[in-house]
Amino acid sequence: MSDAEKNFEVPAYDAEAIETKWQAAWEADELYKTEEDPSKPKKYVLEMFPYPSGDLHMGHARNYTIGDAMARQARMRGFDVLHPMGYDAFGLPAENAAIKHNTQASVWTHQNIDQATKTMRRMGFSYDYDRMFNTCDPEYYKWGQWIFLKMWEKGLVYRDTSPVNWCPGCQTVLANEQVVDGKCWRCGSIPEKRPLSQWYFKITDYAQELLDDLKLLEGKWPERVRAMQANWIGRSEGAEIDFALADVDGITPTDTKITVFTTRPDTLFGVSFFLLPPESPLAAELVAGTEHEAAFLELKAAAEKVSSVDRQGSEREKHGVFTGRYVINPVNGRPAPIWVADYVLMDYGTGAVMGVPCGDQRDFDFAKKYGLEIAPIICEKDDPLYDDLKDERELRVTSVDWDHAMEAEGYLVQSGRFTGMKGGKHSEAVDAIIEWLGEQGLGRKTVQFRLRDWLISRQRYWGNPIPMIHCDCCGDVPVPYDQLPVTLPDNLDLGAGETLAEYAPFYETTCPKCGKPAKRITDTMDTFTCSSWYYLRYCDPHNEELPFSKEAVDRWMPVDNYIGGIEHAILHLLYSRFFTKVLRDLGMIDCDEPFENLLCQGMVKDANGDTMSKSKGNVVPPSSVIEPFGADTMRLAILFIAPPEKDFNWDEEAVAGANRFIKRAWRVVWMLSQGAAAGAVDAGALDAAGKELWRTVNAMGLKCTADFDRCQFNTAISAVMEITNAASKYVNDVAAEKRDAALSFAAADTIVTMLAPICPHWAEELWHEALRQEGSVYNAAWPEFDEAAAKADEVEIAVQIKGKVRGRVTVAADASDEEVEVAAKAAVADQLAGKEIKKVIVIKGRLVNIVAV
RNA sequence: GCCCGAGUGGCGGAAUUGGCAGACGCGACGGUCUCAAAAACCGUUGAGGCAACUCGUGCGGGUUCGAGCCCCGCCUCGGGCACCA
Repeated sequence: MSDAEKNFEVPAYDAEAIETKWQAAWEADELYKTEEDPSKPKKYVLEMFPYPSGDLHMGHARNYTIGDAMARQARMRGFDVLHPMGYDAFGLPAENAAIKHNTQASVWTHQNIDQATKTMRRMGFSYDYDRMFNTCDPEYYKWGQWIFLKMWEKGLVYRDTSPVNWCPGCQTVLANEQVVDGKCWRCGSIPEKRPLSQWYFKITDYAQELLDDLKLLEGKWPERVRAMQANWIGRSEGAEIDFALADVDGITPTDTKITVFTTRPDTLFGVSFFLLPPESPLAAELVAGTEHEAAFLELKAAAEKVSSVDRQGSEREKHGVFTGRYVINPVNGRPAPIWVADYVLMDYGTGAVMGVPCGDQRDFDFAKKYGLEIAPIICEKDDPLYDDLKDERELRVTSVDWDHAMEAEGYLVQSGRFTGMKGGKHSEAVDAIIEWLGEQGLGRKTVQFRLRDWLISRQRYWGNPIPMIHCDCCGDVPVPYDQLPVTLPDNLDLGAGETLAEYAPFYETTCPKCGKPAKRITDTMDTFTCSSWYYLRYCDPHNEELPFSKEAVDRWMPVDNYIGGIEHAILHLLYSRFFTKVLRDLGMIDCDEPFENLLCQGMVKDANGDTMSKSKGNVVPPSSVIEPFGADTMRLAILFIAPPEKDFNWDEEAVAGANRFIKRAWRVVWMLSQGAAAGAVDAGALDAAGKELWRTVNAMGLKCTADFDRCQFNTAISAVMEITNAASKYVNDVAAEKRDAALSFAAADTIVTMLAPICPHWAEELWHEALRQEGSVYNAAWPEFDEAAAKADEVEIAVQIKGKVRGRVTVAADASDEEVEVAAKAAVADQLAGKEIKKVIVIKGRLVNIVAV
């Protein structure tokens, strides 16, 4: 160690002092206000905004740390960055807390928001706080109502009475997406089916586009999220086929034909029965007054009792009753008995199914149970059955003891003119039968989706009121635009159980059309409507004329990097895509998809790999790391432990390790700063130690930059660690007066600026105090690196014989393949003696493989 | 049942997409400093072997000069959808 160093004392790293100092300075300078500089390329970085149900937890900390590192680095790379934050503030937890504590939901919500915002500032996140809003602000939800009305005008909103999921825990209805594993997504209660008049958004109008545009997101969204959405939308191609009702003596059914949806029209000849769901009004008509009615009613009552959880799982036994009626198979004129079965869904397809036991496991099980015909109509050509049945004229049925339905692939038998054709999904037989049915006017090609319309009305107080009025004369009438917002009253006695529906000052009004007394709709909108467009409002948060201006969203949309949890893979991310397409069709935005790149961060679990929860008592609050180590250590640890999309288990040793590194790098930067001077590094003038450090700075600088580009913060950090290690060696090995001033500065500058997006306070302090720079490191340029300087003059390469490493040789980095080959052969000459060299493969800078026998 | 994703040291995880497996870190071990400990710093650390070497990326095959990476057949774990006709 040199004398200069002995005399130089590195200041202690006091995270607490540094962090509070810079947070205050940044706030005073409004450092993170969005630039709005159109001369720069834009980057919109967004983290899913939180629900303010308490203080932020580790999951939030991870989510926002990832986004903040991205946003800060983008700024340093020369982008005009939009990086906002806000709160998804409507919802049941606030209302429940208000009821429990006999207060107002807004009070509880704002308390939590204040606390969470404090924590955000304490973490040093670079949000433009001027753009912050809460969805429960009337200035925000007014525009949610405005969008609702636009959708109403477009015919995308309707009211319907049908059985819906009623959550007894939350005392409100739920959308299909909000019933997860048969349970309420929020409280875990098991929803009941209730027929209620409810409001819907017609998301099914966009089913095809929502599916198709997933292709635009290929490689940009995680594969599993795209797969989940495709799964949820659930497109099936098939045909509708009309079956005529037969044997209707004594009744006059509403319709004389019943249409089924099937994905397998090729199995039409194998229909041996016909199925209706228990809720089917037609089924009720068919059995009315007959000997079958009692059994039918019993089945219907039993089916209604089955909960959504029990409905899950294909293991459940199927139940059915015969109606005494028949339909005629359009393809061969055979009558098929109509049964009512509890495995048939009323709200999928046409609510009627053709029973083909030989091709469908469920139909097979049902046929076996009730002794119904099984007609083999599809098999492989090498099956003896094929020759046996291919010339049948009269359908041969069987009760042979098959133990399962036949494979769905194969060739058709006893299928009239279609016999011998290849059957199966998307097969020639499917096309041929659809064509034939079309010619006969008996069927047509069609597509079905699993996706249902989005039920958005909630019978709860703490939400955005649906801006509609019900008038006995005029029906449902929209609230005029100039009367928006319909303001949520803030003086309900929630503790006493008062609801909007009972609160006359809210619901009493007059009809905007006829002027007579009328009643406001007292349902509020699903909170997911609030979060479906908030990213657009951030582009123009103070607009009083519109939800947002076209100009603002054209500037910022789409969100370039969206970061959030996988739990929204279907819910929020599907709804937001839907809103974006609707608003596009309203001419308000130009983009088709809201989120260009999606990163779903993994969960933070406890040390044993269990999810953290209050009830388990294993929650590690962010403050438990910030207090002893500081926000920078916390941020570094979160990003270094694992790649962002992976789950990780909280590890105190790893946090201590991150803190050790931050202190080590602190010391190294200070040491380098002694005698350092900014300037161009003259690589030719460096000594061997200097050359090695310069090479590492450039090689690892390039790697770190590339790793930021692919959001691999763990390896980006490891690259900075390698520079720090190399710099540490340099300051240890080379006396201060012999060090290169420009190199010392460059190495220190690289460590500080590349760590700045991750440890902003640490970097800011070193930037000013050690490197003596003006202005914030946030505005510093991301360092540039030199490919040529990243390469060593000489490289050691492996010499393989038939793929096994047999020696090593050091060659000049720019040596030709021929030179390398000669050197390699010389290095393993003894082992090549007496062998014939068949081939030599030279991989530049890596290895030589000599194939010799 | 259908659809995704993942299996690499004691641990978290790397590997520029077919080119020296295990970067970086944690832990462990050894050393320096200290009366001692902590901290810090310097080493060692996939397994087996004294060694030269051998074996090693869930399992079994294959392609290739060369496979963690590509192909075929499995196994295990995680996740999503699900009586969806």
